[in-house]
Amino acid sequence: MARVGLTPERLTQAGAELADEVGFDQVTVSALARRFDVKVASLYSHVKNSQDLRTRIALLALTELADRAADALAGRAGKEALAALANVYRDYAREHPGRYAAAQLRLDPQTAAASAGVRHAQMTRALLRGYDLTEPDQTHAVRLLGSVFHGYVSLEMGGGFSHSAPDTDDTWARILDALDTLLRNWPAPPTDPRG
Amino acid sequence: MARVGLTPERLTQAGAELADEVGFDQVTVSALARRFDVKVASLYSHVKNSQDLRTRIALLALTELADRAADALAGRAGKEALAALANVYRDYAREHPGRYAAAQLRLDPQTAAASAGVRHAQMTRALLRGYDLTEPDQTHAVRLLGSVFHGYVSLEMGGGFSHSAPDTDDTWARILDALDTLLRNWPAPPTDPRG
DNA sequence: TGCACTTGCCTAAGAGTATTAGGCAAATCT
DNA sequence: AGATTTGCCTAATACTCTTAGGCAAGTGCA
Repeated sequence: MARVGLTPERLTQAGAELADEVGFDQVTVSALARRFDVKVASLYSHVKNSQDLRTRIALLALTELADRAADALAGRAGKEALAALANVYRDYAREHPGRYAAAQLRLDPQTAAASAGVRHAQMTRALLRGYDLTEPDQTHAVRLLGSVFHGYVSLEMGGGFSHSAPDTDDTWARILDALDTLLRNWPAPPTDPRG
Repeated sequence: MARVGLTPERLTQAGAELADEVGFDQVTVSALARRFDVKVASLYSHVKNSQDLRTRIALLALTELADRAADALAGRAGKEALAALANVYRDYAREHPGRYAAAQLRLDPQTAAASAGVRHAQMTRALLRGYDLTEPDQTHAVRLLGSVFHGYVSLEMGGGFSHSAPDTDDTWARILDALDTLLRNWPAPPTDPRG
């Protein structure tokens, strides 16, 4: 009956490690209890339920990711900043696949609004200040960058690119070039919308 | 003890409907049995296990999606084809969120190779024939388009764009413009790779 | 230092899901 | 019709989630 010293923080941290090892959807209250060599019910004093645990892991991941992003953007601008931010996402997903998956968890609006998720959008906006975009184009660009970063990382991790020939690092570099070019020459709205 | 007429196909179909209603990760052998008013164990004559069921749903979704894509591309080229293909993904995800999530399921290499997933890549390549890209740039572009389509749809469905001002339809249209412009002016590789 | 109180982990118990083994009856074949 | 196959069933095991209530280890105060 020795006390192990469980806290919500330690559980969240261990849950994140577990996620990276076995996948976020394999993160279970039972598995976490095993990891602490403790009975399952004991966790319920620290975490409301399974959902709560997963949400905490997601928030941890979002915060870590935002911290890394802030770090990477510091002192950089233009294409350098673009590449730095992009690589933060890709590298984080590679180092911490479970956490990255957790960061994709759908949060309820209030939780999402209070999360580090908003910092991500702000940082992408900050990065775009190095390009010449005004609203609403800036928001469009924010969404495009988010889509490319998330989409690429997600497909690459899922093995979607594994069969084909060119190295994914090459593709990644070329995509960043392309985005840089695109942002420097952002096309004006067309006359005939959405053909 | 009346026979209900279960088959792998009917189970897969019903599983897909269930996924759209309650989410792909809520698709459970038990829930499916309830839907057919049948005992859980009965499903195991038709489906190997829960994993097998999910895989079948994923393959169904990939096929449906590829069929729609082929249909949309028929007789179109250039930007029109680009928009048509892009809208196939977005519309499918909206109409069938559970199926779309299923299509993201990680398949083992052999299953993936035999799936309709390869058709998707082929169709994106076909679309790119309307632009002036040679290998390996074509593959880079295939990956970029896949990333944008999947990333955007995924973030939009996850509510990632819900707070901000411009309509997501506007952003979508502008992103398609931007991609079209980009593909028509695909930048050459830079002298200094990956800064 | 001793005692009351709080807190942390425990046992117990109930519900849901996944999976296997073996049985009986309905459909199918000859 | 009788034999065979097939489809759904009951039964049983194991694992996960969750709540309720208990006891002992730690904490605070006299």
